Amino acid sequence: MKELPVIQVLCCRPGEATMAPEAAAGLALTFKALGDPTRVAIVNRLAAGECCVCDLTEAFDLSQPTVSHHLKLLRDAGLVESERRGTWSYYRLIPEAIARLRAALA
Amino acid sequence: MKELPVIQVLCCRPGEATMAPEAAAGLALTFKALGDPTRVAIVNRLAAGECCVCDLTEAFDLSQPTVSHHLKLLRDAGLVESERRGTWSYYRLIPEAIARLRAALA
DNA sequence: CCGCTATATTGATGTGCGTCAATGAAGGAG
DNA sequence: CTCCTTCATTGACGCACATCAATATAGCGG
Repeated sequence: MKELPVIQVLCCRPGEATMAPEAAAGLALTFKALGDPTRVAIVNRLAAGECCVCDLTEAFDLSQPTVSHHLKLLRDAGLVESERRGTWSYYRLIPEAIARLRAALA
Repeated sequence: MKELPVIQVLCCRPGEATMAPEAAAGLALTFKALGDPTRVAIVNRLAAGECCVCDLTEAFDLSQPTVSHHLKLLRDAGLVESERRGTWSYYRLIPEAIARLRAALA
């Protein structure tokens, strides 16, 4: 690493268009929220329309606290939002968040 | 959940266009690989062109084994590929993998 | 007010992950 | 062959996470 032939130095482009560390950290947080099969399935389910917690609990064969936990993570990541209607809490996808992710992969 | 008014049942679309569990698991693996700030930064760096490990080690202020570990995870996730040229190992992005991810977010 | 249901939170537990130091494997220079 | 450099692997450590049981909170119906 100390002394490299010129051709090696050139191929590595040390200071070219690097993303800001905070941007990388923020992106990583969103990706991490999607880094679990259950949460991917939840997002996929919500992509078909809003849904209440009880149906997700029934659909994924997980305990209700576990589903609530995943939904909280997705909400903290800004991927979903929730609204209380009577006894039920309805969760729905935030399309802009998905669009932002897709844009980051361009 | 046992007895719901009809309007609540309808809004939840229980069996509509759900993704296969294996597909969700596979997607989650890829997202998980991107769920770390260092790996996002590495991918961003590789997006500017292939790079050898020593430059990444220098760029991210991490130990060489740690960088190698992250690169292995990215390779296992199918996001990058490596090629040995002499003493150096060069890593580069697999554009199709990124495209696949972006397609999953459509 | 009193139950009943849906959801959220807490605590506990086992597993996985990010990191580094130490070591190993592979290739170039002499 | 011998040293040096690059990279990969192993082992260990601390922390984070996925999960559940138990409990708390909130809203509805009587």
